[in-house]
Amino acid sequence: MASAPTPPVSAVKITDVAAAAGVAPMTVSRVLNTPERVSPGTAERVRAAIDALGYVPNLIAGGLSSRRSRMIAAIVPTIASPMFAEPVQSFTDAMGRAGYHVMLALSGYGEADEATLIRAVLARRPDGLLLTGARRSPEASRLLATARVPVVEIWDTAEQPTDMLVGFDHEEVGREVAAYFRAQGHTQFAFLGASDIRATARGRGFAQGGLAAQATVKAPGTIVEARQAFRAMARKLTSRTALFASSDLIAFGVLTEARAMGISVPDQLAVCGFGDFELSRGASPAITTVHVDGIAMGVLAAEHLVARLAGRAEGHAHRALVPFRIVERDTT
Amino acid sequence: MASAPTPPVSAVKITDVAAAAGVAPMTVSRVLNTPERVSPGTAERVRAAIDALGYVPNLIAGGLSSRRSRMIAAIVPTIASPMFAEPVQSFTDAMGRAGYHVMLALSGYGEADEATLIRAVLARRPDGLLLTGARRSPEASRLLATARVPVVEIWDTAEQPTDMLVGFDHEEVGREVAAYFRAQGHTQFAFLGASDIRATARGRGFAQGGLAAQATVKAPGTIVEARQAFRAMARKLTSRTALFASSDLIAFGVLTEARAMGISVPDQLAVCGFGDFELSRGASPAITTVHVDGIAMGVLAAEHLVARLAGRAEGHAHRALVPFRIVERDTT
DNA sequence: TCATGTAATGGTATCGATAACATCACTCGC
DNA sequence: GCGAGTGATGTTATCGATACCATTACATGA
Repeated sequence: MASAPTPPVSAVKITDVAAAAGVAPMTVSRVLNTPERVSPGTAERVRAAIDALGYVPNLIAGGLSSRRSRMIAAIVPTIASPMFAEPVQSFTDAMGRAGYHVMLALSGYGEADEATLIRAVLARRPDGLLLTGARRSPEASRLLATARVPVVEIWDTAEQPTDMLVGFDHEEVGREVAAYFRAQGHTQFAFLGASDIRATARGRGFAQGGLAAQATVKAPGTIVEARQAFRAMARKLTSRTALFASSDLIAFGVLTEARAMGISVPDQLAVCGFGDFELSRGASPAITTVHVDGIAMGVLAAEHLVARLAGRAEGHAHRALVPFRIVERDTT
Repeated sequence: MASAPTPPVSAVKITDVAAAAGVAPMTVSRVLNTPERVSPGTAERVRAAIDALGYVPNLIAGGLSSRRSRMIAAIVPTIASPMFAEPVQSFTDAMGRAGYHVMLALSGYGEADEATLIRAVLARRPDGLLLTGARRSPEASRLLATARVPVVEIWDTAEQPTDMLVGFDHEEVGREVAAYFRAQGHTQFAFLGASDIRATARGRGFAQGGLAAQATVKAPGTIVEARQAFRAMARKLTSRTALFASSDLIAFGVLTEARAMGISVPDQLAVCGFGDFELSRGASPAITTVHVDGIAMGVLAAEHLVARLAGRAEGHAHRALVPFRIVERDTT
């Protein structure tokens, strides 16, 4: 195709297209947003003009006018861990398919003020919000309430979510892992977890029958930190122990160090991780872990949000619990 | 198709604040954007009114008026790999500190049409763009040129980048790894890489002296895929081999399988990965790898963009090569 | 034949902010 | 003592789209 001298994107606006196609701007807008309300012939002409001029609609202007930004803001602690990268990725994909863009805001692990972050993203008037966790400060709750924006919270559960929720109970995960170990005949338990709120909750559930040892690493927790922490912890573990790690990365660190120390797995030390990262499947021995489908969580969160935004929220419950399960591999 | 209800997101607008503070809307705008041009007393009153009313400025309206969105769009293949998650994370952080939000668009590995994606994000009139790689289709280049938007390309290099570039030469990485192996006395080489364009380039550089074996896995490449591929490949490796993997994940898969097969590392098989993921440091044996500071790359990209956006582009070269280095650990 | 419904399209008034210019009150310096 | 300069604030006109309602041209049924 002969590249006609195309004016800068910013220069071509809807009125230019309208003039070129011999219609009113409103008709151009209809061709783009509600094509079924325009006669095929007119739509054809308008589309030809759009192509010829290289028109790229200005969603900022459209958003101001329609009061819908077609944008969702996602606030997660980090995407440097698969724990959050996967749901964010699948959420972004799924929202994209529904015509929404996702703006990413990273909160870190609690050091930043969440309310400030929420205020900042609300300034862009997102049509919806994805938040991590289910505990909001009063300030944050107030902001969200007055903004009247659909909210999905993921990765946790609460009796009274802010709005919609797609998550699960971390304490219950801990209890289930403990029950699993007990069923295997274990009596001495240990926990090695990151310092974040949900990892702590898993530890709490796990520890209900008592703990022979426990250690914490700074969230999100690295392999090297886990190795160091386990080395220190191992001295206290005199007999056969079942260890629950708050993430697969930490579990891998424990296993790596255990091998270096000559501790046999799973005979002397049984290990269960959390997250079912690719590493757990790929490592040898393959790591027993708690599978939580982060990808599904992202997709489900997107579905809830899209349903709400389309006005057909009735079919969906506000609170969806995603299942988790223990994937038994070689370390237990 | 229920028409979406358009509830006033936040009823409070700049005129309300202005009325409450007894000033003109423009003065409120100044308090928020150029506080140094407002007298302290007035600013105080305005801020009090903002707090009292819970005013959250509408950046959509502001953006339309000022023609600056204070938003950057980032297009990366995926964030499910640390390769891209780290730079995206650090870029988002750094841009956030400069007052910009980042919108994330995921392109996958080539199957989607990049130009379509670029057109979609340009509709939001981002003040800048972060793109992965340095090869653009003619269509994409045309779009970017007419949009006159600052662009930073990362993760690759090119003689003529679209605009700014922060990356390095992947072929050179391959050559350097080959040279490193040669210096260690290796003569038989193998490559196991993902199918993406940059991994392929690294393989090309590595293969210049010839390859005893090579295999490709679908990008981005998983541990399990790497194990399978290596198992198939290993039959061809009759003598001492130096293997370059296109990512640390793949290297880890190779090492895991090698251990299972009783191949001694680094005596029979030396392995070098790419990326210096946390896994390489944490695993045992620790994996020799090519370190590329993805976090620094994100920060640097943000600095270039911010400098350009602030109008002080002079101090920065358009094309920054980030250094890489081989981190020697236990597998070579 | 005419009232009425319906599909296609146009005209006008915003949406909520900011740019650009105007205004006003002072302070200097000579 | 007065014009020029300066800092603080106000006024007006957009920014580029869409909502809302009006209008037109037909088709339809009584």
